[in-house]
Amino acid sequence: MLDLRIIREDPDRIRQALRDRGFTHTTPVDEVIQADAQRRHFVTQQQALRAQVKQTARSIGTLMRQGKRQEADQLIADQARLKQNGKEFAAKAAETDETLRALLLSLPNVPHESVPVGRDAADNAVVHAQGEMPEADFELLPHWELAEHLGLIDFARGSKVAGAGFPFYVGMGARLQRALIQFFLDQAARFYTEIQPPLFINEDSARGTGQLPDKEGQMYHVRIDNLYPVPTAEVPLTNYYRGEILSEADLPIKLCAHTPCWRREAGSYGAHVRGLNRLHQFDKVELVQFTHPDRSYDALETMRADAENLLTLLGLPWRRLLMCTGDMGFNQAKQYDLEVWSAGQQRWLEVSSLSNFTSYQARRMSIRYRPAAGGKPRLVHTLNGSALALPRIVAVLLENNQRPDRSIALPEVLHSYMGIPEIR
RNA sequence: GGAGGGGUGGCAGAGUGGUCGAAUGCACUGGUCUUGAAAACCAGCGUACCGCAAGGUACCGGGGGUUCGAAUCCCUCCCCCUCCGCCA
Repeated sequence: MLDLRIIREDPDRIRQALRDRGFTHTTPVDEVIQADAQRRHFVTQQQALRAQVKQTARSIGTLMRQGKRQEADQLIADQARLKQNGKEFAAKAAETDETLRALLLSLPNVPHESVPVGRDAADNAVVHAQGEMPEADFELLPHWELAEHLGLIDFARGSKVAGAGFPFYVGMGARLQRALIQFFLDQAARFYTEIQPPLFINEDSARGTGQLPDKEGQMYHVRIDNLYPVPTAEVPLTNYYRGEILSEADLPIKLCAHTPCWRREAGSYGAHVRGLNRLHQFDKVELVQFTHPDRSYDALETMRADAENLLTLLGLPWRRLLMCTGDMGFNQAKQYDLEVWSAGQQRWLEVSSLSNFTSYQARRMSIRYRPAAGGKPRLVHTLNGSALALPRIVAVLLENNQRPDRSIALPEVLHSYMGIPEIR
């Protein structure tokens, strides 16, 4: 959610942000301004009437105590009319308030000035690339063939038991999962507080981080208890402080967690979702930060470096994309994506997305801090990023490190976690 | 799942229909006193919204209702505690 005051005072800035993001019209801005004016008008009216009702009620109380029953009855008769008017204004105020809120939720975050203006993925800026793309004088197989050959992942039985996108990891495949989770968490826990969050979240939490209402179809839903299996640890971690006032001295607060992530991925299909490329359930280590508003962009850079360090340690060729205004997430003010080169598929795969939400999520969730110097609570800035999502890392580890005999050399950082230097 | 008891300001804890946004204590902040500190005393001390301001409105777990008037009565949902049942 955006700051109403900014919309009121600098609507052109919001209009420009909408255009940059590829919105065809900027009328929502005007609708917000109109609804806001209406709402304030109704609220003022309602409150004035309410004040009258209260005042009269007090008079009635006094008269009753003095035994002036008749005069009291006279006032009581008057109250009915006031109350009726009050109800009408209250209804109007509530209605415009709802309209306003819905409109506000329809406005995306304002991109940071460093974000390139662009239409779609083609306009994202590759700002850094690192590592060697493997070359081989033998045919490089895609991970699903390697995984099957080595008996690491059983897609078919996963389909039988749960459905497409729910693989079984078997033997060294399962162990590799465990090793990566452990490795990622060990690295993250050096700078972030390790958390084991609930794996189901309620409606309020889903609303807090913005999964509801617009991304509803992406989550699974347990109807009987109205709970959602987490689509990402971002949701429980960011909601950890929902509705709270933190103390400035505690900022930045840095949390990390490993969770499975469940996503319906409705509408996805085709060759690009083969194997591990897109799953309904996958593991991820997530980083979340709550920062002072002046330091969120610095925090984004360090968080980004934290994730990149993992890729470097794993010896994978990776690149960093600065997402353009048109391809960036709705809630984000600035977003980096990290991609790794898949030798078996000859394309880049996204393995991490790191974002600064500025006060956009914090406002909707009401996460604030009390300034050390005193004064009113102010909104924190929230950030999150994956470090990292497992499946595509597994895919690339297999593909990029395959040998002519189809055995897999494991990167050195994983040797102690795996207990072996290679999979064969 | 069944029965019962509870949810009040940072914490503790009064308040069961009428100036209650809410006593009191603790904590915290400022001041007086003091060489300094403690103690004592005095003052302050929630959040949001409306308003140029004065001021007003809302919030006593959430939502709804009764009433001229609700922290207080009713309904409903959530959470916590105790006992029983079940279970890892």
